[in-house]
Amino acid sequence: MSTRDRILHVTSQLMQRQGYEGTAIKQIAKEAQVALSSVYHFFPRGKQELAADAVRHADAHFAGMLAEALASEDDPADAIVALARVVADYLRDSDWQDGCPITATALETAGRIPEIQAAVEEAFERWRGLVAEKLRTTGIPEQDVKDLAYTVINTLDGAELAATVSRTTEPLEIAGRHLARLINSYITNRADVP
Amino acid sequence: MSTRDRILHVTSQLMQRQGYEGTAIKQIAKEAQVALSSVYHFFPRGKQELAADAVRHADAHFAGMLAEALASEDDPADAIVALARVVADYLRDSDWQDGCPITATALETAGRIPEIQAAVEEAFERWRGLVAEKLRTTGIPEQDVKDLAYTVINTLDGAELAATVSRTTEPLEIAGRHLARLINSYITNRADVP
DNA sequence: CACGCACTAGAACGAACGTTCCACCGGGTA
DNA sequence: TACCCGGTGGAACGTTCGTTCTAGTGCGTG
Repeated sequence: MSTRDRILHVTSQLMQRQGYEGTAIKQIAKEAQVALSSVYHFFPRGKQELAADAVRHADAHFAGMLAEALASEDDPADAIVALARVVADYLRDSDWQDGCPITATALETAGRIPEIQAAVEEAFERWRGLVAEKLRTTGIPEQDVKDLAYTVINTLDGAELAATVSRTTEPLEIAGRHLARLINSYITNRADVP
Repeated sequence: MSTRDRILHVTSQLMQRQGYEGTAIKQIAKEAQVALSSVYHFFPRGKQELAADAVRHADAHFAGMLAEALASEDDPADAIVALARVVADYLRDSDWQDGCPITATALETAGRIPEIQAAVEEAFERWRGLVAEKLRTTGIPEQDVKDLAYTVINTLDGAELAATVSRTTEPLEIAGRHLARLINSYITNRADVP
């Protein structure tokens, strides 16, 4: 793992746990076992550039995990349940620290640091795209697919927050079940709900 | 409005926009038009005490808004849609700044500042209770009601984050529709999904 | 050998952080 | 008049923040 990657990895990890303002560059350097000057060597524009790149780094990593979970089941509804379970396991195994890697940063910087906000927006869009791709294998109309992808990602995100705060995987398990039910309602009962 | 209430109000407002670490006590004092010493006069244990009280303050305020929105419609599914719309309007009218008042703080302090985490947990529990109370007017079994309340709050929370980042009310509108559909599926189609 | 490049060591900067301290003010009550 | 108390003013504390700077290392390649 290159020095640059180590910095990005530690940054995204710390920012996901402590947020943007709560994470100091000196702490990043220390935990990545890297000289402070090295951080500025790779990210000369400072903290904002580093944070934006860390969001993109986390985006790629999380998208991989998401794609793998979705591919583990043929049926889209089952795939979403699997996704919720994977995310829940990951969260529990990290002692309730590693949930969605960008939520905290996203909230803190929204409307204040455009560079980071843009990176966050791209990440969410990519994740929704992966979910939509899976849902498209059903016969669900394209507009409904797009809407469902929104709710799948947003619900998992919200459930992950609740799970982190209450230190239980329950919110995520419930969310998985509900999302599967919602998706199935678009497949099996398309006629009876407007 | 008493001096103490003004401090709490400004604190919860700033923390919701900038998070816990991103909000300085001196900024709170300035925006509340209060002497810095007054902040420590009312909250002698410092920033953590102030933050925890601000979370409780925001909790009460938000619960009121939530209850009012839920009461505006008789049908529980319609009430959730109304809730999503109220929250969306509030967010847009504040120039995409005022969403869920405690999410940012919750994420930043989870697992690190127990006093604040406890206040956050209580808030979420109260909000779920209000939703559950509304859902109970249908014939939905108690366990399903509890689970639905979880997903309603978590989905709205996640949708609010997406709305804040993308500066659109769309995620919230979609969430409202999907949640209504999910709830109705427990009323009208109770038999056909396990 | 010598050049360049990834990377480091360490000091220093002004600014901002949370917190403490203490003397003080002004209006209602006794 | 004297007192109490919510609230103030301002300075000061040590610490940490993001950032800058200069001088340098060690290593692979030409």
